[in-house]
Amino acid sequence: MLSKKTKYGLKALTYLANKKDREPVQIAEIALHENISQKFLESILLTLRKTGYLGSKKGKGGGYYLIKEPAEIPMTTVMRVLEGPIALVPCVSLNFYEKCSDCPDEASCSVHKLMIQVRDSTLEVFGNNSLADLMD
Amino acid sequence: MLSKKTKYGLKALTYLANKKDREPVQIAEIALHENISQKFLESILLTLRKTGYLGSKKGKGGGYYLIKEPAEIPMTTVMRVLEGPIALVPCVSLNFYEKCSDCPDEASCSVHKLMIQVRDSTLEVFGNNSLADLMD
DNA sequence: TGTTTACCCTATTAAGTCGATAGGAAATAT
DNA sequence: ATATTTCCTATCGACTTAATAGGGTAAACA
Repeated sequence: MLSKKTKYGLKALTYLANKKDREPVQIAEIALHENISQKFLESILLTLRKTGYLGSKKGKGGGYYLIKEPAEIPMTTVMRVLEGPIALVPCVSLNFYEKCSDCPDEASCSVHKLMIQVRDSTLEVFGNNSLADLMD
Repeated sequence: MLSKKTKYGLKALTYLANKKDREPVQIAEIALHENISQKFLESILLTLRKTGYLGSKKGKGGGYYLIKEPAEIPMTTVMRVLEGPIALVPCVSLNFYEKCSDCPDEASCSVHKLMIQVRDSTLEVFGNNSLADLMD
């Protein structure tokens, strides 16, 4: 299940991308327009900023704005930042690999093979979509 | 992230499928062989039995056994029974549809379109795999 | 018939996560 | 200076998950 954090983050990014100019947009405006708790959105935008997708400006007339072009923001990286691993099981994660505690041997694990297929098909979808594809 | 319940359930099903005959296998044997908490596995096998994949036999020499052929047990339905909805968002779920509380209009939701793609690609993987594909 | 074996069922718990909230600190514009 | 808006930390309640406990019930076998 997709977390609210990710969903809200995607909506906020899309909202910013749909703005014609790159003037700062206040958190309150985004929260109101997208039905998001303002404080919660605050923390989400903060992590997106730290990752380098968003710029921010404090004080009056401040807010958040896109730094990169929407087409240059692939869903793969956005999803990893907001949601974490794309793989359903840590032992098939490319960026967040961990050994499964209950598996003595990955190669002989029946679930392993299936989860690799799911991971790859999901990665293909995210790889084929950028923020530009979420715009109007 | 795949729940332990689902992972254990898949492993147990695979274990039973790999048995040459269809003699009952005790919970304790499966739990030991697959590194699963016995009591936890007990409840998982119970739900799989209620769904119609497994038969059980009580008393001495009892246990669980496959009812259907592995090739006739598609991952799609197994995953839905164990894990629940395949879609990442309820508003794109085919079998567990629910309206998203924060979305006034699905058609104009930017996340909606993306999640449909993910759902379809995942469904294709599960549709192409049956329990037989998880066997040795 | 009695006893063992193993499934069946309910309740509980410890730990973790998630979404949200609160309160203030720091920076910027007027 | 003062109002405005982002920035940061801390906390909370509700929910879920994985696991455990304890006993009940049915079937097989001697």
